[in-house]
Amino acid sequence: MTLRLYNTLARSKQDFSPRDEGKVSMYVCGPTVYNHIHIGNARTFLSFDLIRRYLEHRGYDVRFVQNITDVDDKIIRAANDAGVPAAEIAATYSAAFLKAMSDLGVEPPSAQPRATETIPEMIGMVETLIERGFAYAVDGDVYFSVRSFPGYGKLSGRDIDDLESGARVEVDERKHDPLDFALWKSAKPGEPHWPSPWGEGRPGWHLECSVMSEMELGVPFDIHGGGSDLVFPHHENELAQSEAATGRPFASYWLHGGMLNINAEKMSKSLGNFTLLKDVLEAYPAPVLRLLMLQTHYRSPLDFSTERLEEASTAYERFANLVRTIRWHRARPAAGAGAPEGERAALELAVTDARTRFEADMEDDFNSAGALGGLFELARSANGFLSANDAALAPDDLAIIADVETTVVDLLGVLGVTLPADESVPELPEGVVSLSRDVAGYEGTDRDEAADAILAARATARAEKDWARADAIRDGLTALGVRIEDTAAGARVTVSES
RNA sequence: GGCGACGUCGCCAAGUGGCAAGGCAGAGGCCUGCAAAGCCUCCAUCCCCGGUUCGAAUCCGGGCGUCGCCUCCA
Repeated sequence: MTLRLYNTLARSKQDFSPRDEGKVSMYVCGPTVYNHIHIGNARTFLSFDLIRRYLEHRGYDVRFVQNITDVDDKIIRAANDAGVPAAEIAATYSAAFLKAMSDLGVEPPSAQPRATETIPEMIGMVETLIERGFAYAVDGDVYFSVRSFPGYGKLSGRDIDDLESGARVEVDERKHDPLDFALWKSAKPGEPHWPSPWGEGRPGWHLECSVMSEMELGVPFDIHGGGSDLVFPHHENELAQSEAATGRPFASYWLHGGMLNINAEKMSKSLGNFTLLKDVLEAYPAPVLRLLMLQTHYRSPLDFSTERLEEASTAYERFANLVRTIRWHRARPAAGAGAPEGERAALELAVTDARTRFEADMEDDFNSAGALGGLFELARSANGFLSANDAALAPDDLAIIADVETTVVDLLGVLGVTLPADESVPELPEGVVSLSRDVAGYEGTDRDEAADAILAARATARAEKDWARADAIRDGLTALGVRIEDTAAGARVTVSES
């Protein structure tokens, strides 16, 4: 199959063909660390984690680079507000960012360079741009001359003249053109600064991505990613700088993730309508948030709400319950007569279909929503098979449901959606021993034996239609965090995670 | 004002020329002593108007609406 992806530069889907056979080089713009990231930021990082994971699943050796912007106007402002050094703000929120990514289950980048560790290289690129006539220095600042680069506007589909007539560009008499942007900024008192040929100063924002991506990946590299709000001016400027400096194409495929909205409006720190990722993760497991995000295509806008988190939780339970049920059956002897041959064959086909559809959807610009749809269909097929045959399973049947389990776990894993660990043999809480003594007269200390005695006692009560006693036993277990479910093949015990 | 995207069931959302996936919610039924989990059935002709085509949610034109970018922003 051919992987097709939407390239902003081409404004269409294209077949993917990496620079080096079997290898993919990708760069994704990271955060500016002046605050905790919000879930809009998280969505973009999750989208590119999905892309990275799928490329790896597909067999590519992926080199994934993401920067951390640790010197910037916003950091300086946050530092001034808090009365602490800018470096302290950057250090605090860099650490918070790394933890948030880890909590989200995002795979760590192959390299994660920081702006403050790349100053000499950035100065080098500015010098090259001046030498080549694409940039000019004025009073300790250095600007990139957009008119000097013929391709300016090709990524965002803009025309320099149209942009200027838009008239929202700040006027600065020292610039040759209002759209010229800073490569190097002279330092004001109290700001972080580094020595340079133009005096003490700091790099402009766009510069670091150009320098780091080339350092880590070489040019042209394969995939450049970021949120769609970065297309202009950030990525347009990056592209212009890099191609002007190297004389070569910069990146082959530009991928942009859709915005996360709240009440149909973009979530952003400036609008103040943001929810921090860390706060969401305190209330909901990471896989639930990820499932919510992946049910929408990565390029589409996504409306976020607590209600949707609740819905995603329910949907997630479908998968969790399925693998729990399968594991429970697999942990028991399969001495039944077996499911009808036709049903077994149908389930086998459902597994194949789910795998085929997963690949086909993901090959088409990473359509995770479609891919998930296929997995839900497989879940229904498997549940149907089990509910029809759960008391009659034979070894052949176990083999097929095991296949369902690995398919679901593996493919959700490609999407980064993890399922609860195998608890087919749950670790029971200590309280079962004393409960067992109370309700079943158990006198030992083994938890599993105690639980068996409890279940036997409840089974007897149920056989005698002593519902009050049976329910009392169940309530006793519930109080210990042990859930009991009656199935045709016997009572099933699960232990809640918390 | 310029550039761009989108408008599919109550909500969310796939599908980009051949009789409209999936999730959540809802109705009815099955299983169960009850419960939990689950299964079955039901629930849309795709914003509006034209056009192209044997055939369009899918292509073209127009309209209406929403959103994004044009300034820092994932």
